[in-house]
This record gives sequence, C-alpha cells and structure tokens, in this order.
Amino acid sequence: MVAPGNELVPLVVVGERAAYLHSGMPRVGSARDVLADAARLEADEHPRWAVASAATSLRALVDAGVGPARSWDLAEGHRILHGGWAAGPGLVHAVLRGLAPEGIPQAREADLFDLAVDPLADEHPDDPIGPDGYLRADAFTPAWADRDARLLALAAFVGDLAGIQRERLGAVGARAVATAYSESAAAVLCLELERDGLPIDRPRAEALVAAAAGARPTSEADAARIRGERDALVLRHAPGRRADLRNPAQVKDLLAAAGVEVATTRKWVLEPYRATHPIVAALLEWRKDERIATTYGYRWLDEQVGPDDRLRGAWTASDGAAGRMTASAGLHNLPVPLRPAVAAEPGFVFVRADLGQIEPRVLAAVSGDAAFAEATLADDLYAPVAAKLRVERSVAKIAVLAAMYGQRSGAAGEALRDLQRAYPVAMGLLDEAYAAGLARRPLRTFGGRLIRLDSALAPEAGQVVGEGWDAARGRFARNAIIQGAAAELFKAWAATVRHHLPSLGGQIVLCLHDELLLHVPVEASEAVAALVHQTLTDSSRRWVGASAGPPVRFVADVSIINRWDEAKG
DNA sequence: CCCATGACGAG
DNA sequence: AGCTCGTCATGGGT
Repeated sequence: MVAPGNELVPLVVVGERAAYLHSGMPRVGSARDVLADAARLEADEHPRWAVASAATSLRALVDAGVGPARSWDLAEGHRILHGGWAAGPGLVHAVLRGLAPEGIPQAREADLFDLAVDPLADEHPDDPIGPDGYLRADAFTPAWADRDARLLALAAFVGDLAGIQRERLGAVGARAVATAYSESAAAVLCLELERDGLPIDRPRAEALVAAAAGARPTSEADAARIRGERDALVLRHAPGRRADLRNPAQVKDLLAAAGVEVATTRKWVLEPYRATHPIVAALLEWRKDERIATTYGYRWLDEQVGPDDRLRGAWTASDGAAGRMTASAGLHNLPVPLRPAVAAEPGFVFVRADLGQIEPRVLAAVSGDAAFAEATLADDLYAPVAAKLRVERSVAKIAVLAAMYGQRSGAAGEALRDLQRAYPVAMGLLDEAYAAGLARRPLRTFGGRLIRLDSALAPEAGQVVGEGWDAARGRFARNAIIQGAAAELFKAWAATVRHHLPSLGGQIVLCLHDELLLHVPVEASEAVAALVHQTLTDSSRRWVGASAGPPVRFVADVSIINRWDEAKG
C-alpha cells in the first residue's frame, strides 16, 4: 500500500467528458464540471495527478491557468523505462503487462463510425481491455468513452498502470522515480510554454528581418526581384557566369571556376577560403541572409507570432535519443542577429540563466571521478584540468570536449592520452559507453532513461555492416549518456524553478538545453535571480545524491536584461 | 506526391 | 570534426 502522501490521483479527459479518482472516490461528468473540481483539489491538496500524457489530459487545466504542481505522466515514464518515442496508453499497457507490442490492435477508420454490433459488448460492455488482453484501440476516443462507467474504467486503468510503472522504475533505481517526477513536470511545463509563448518586439523583428532579407515583398514578382538583387551580390564576383546559388552542385562548379576546389560547399569547408577569393565571403554572407529570408522571414513572423506578440511553437519534454526538450517554430535555433527582437514587456524584465560548462560537470557527477569532481569546484572547470595536464586552457577544453563527443582526429590527440591518465574513472565511463554502442547493448543514463542501441543508428537489415556505422553508434552512445543526463538535470532544475516562480509573478518563457529565460515583473527580478541560483544548488544536490560520490558543483550565469541579446555570451 | 540529401540555425 | 535537434530548398524517385 502506497503511503497517503504518495497517492496517485488518476485523471482522464476524453472529448467533452472527464473523470478522476481521489482516495477511491469517483468524480465523473462533463469536462467543464470535473475540471473545475480538479482545479479546487489542486489548490487544496496539490495531489500527484496520474495521466496518460500531459498533452491529452492536462492541457485544459493548464489553459485555465491551473498548472498542476505534481503529476505522473505515463508517456514520460514509458520513455524513461523503455526508450524511444512512441508511448501511447495501448503500448504502455502492453509493455507493463508483458504483452507483445506487435499484437496491439490498430485503430481503423471504420471504428469511429462502425455501427455493427460488437459481439463482446454484452459481456464486459465498459471494460477498455479487450478479451485479447490489449487496450481497445478506441478506448480513449469520445465514441467509446461516452458514458460515466467507461470514463471511470479508464481512470482506474491509468491509475493501475501508473502504480505499476512507478514500481518498475523504482526497481531501476530511486533516481529513476525522481526522474519520472521531474520529466512529468517538464511535460506540463511544455504545455505552459505553448500557452504563454515568447514575448516578441514585432517592429524590431520586422526591422531585423528587413536588414537581412530586404523590405517585405509586395508581390511574387517583387520577391523575385529582391532575391535577384541578393544573388547579384555574389554573382558579380563571377562575371559572365550563371549559377543557381540554391543548388549546391552549381555552387561547387561556380567556386571551381574561381579557383576554389572543394569537396562540399559546407560552411566550415569554405571558411578557410574566405581570403582566397572574394566570392567565398560573399557566398557565406549570402547564405546568412538567405537563411533569414527563407526560414526566419516575414512568413515565419506572420505564422508563428500571435496577435499578442508572443512566438509560439510545439514543445516536447523528452524527444530524441537522449531525451532533450525540443521546440518547433525556430524557438531553439533563432539566429543570433534576430535575438534583440526577443524583448520583455513593459514592467517586466528577463532573468536569463545559463548553466556553465554543464556537460563536463555532468560527466564528473555521473562517473563519480573524484579528481574530475574536484575540478568542478572551480568557476572555470578547464583551469584546474589544464593545470593538471600542464597544457594551455584551450587545449584542455578541446581535449575534454573531444572525449565527450568521440572526436578522433585533430589537435586533441596528445592531450586525450594525458586526460586518460589524469581522470581514468571519467574516461573509463565514456569508453564503456562507446563499447556498449559497438555491441548494440542498451545503456541507461544517470537518471535511468534507457538509451536503445539496437535500433538507433543501426544499418538497415541486410546492409553490410561497416566500421563507419559501428563507430558512429559508439560515438552516439558516448555522447548520449552525457547529453541525456544533462537534459535530466536541466529539467529537474527547470521543474523546481517552475514550482516557485508563480508566487513571484514570473513565467518560464524559454528552455534551451542549458538556458532558462524567465519573464518576471521588474520588482521581482532580484528575488528571481536569487531563486535561480538557490534552486540549482538544491536540485543538483538532490539529483547527484548525497551517497553517490564526491560533491560536484554546478554553476549558473544569471543576468537581468530587457532583450535576449543583452546578456554576456 | 513522398523522401533523401545538403545546407544552416541553435545548444 | 566528433553529438543532438528543427527547417527549408532541391532533385530524384515514385
């Protein structure tokens, strides 16, 4: 029996209906009424809501301004336990009950309209589990969940799975349950980020776009004229030649005619030739402007920035191989020249907090390397590493990054060997991950997330397995345990900040892998800055764990600014 | 029409 | 030149 403080309160929302089970007491009815009661329950007791996913069950509460403080998200729990992205309730159920995922019934278009008599309807009319043991494909559709008994059965289903899932994660380790808590909170935070958006100074954004892409075109012909003028700045360096600058093959020929022979026309390949021929520099500048014109231009502004001058995209809490947050609409790759357009509203400022050198500090924590952990006590971790290796700081930095990314070539070679001798525990962990990648052996991050190596980056069946693929998988694994753990620490920190921020009148408006951007009232800015530091200390200590190894220090660079570009870089 | 590729943006 | 992501344009395959 779970202690009362750990009670899970399952909540389901299907179309216009909703239900939850609090201390065994059912509450079911219209979504409007049930969620109003849920909001009161949240205010009184902030229970831990168990949901199939935040996106399907908590969005209405979030949009009503009631972001649940604590939740258990079956989809996020599943991604930690089993890796991958797919995490629908039918799959979560199958895996937790030991059923083959291949047998999961697929929704048919006809299901929603099929009026044929269901032969099983008489036996267990309100059971979302079919006779084959699988969740009905239509269980979470309004067509099936059209009466109280079925909503309540779905709530019980979610509650049961959440309990089982928490036990399974507990078997992985105590930290895995903590990870599920903060990942669940991150999923709610994603809904809040989608609701609130990022404040944009629209006139400033228009001006910055104009500086790169020209004035807003009045017609298709006008757009073509502007494109032609932009192209001409490059083509004037190759008189008499015609080339489509948007076609890499033609660009390659164009450069060859100017005496610049390259295998590809990628930026880092061309960069050394900037001084060789003026057309190279002109082309690189053209590509910057072209990027803004095509991806971050007027269409982007019109489609992604709302009438309230907030930039909104879709957020995911744990996407990809290592479980990072992702965002669409350019929120994670806004070009630097456009960042001055991200501006706090009148009466507000941004508190921007960057985790400093997070990946090497995470490596120290997850490996438990005492010598490397000692280096984290410095504000600049690379300084003590450089002293120990007797090399320049820049060399030490390249060597540490090379070790984490699996770089083989370049200037890092000598220092890498010294790194191996100085920090054998940390480097050993990276080598173990690399070996697991080669062997297609799954790994778990520090926080317990499964990194699958049997499918990710695996060659197609029947394809000849070359060393290139194996090595790529090894590098992927080496990096995934660091990047994945860093993502977990970041979300634990973000969840803690989120918990405290509303009382100070602030919002989290952007999460960027190692950076938080908070929109807060001017008078609260100092308090929020202090909060950000304090929560990092608290959440990183909780995350590392007292008994796990040597103390590891995490640091944040915090600044109070009006525009995103004002912070020192 | 989808999909792979090349390119670039960010961390 | 090693890792991760999202987006756009091109061009080849349908």
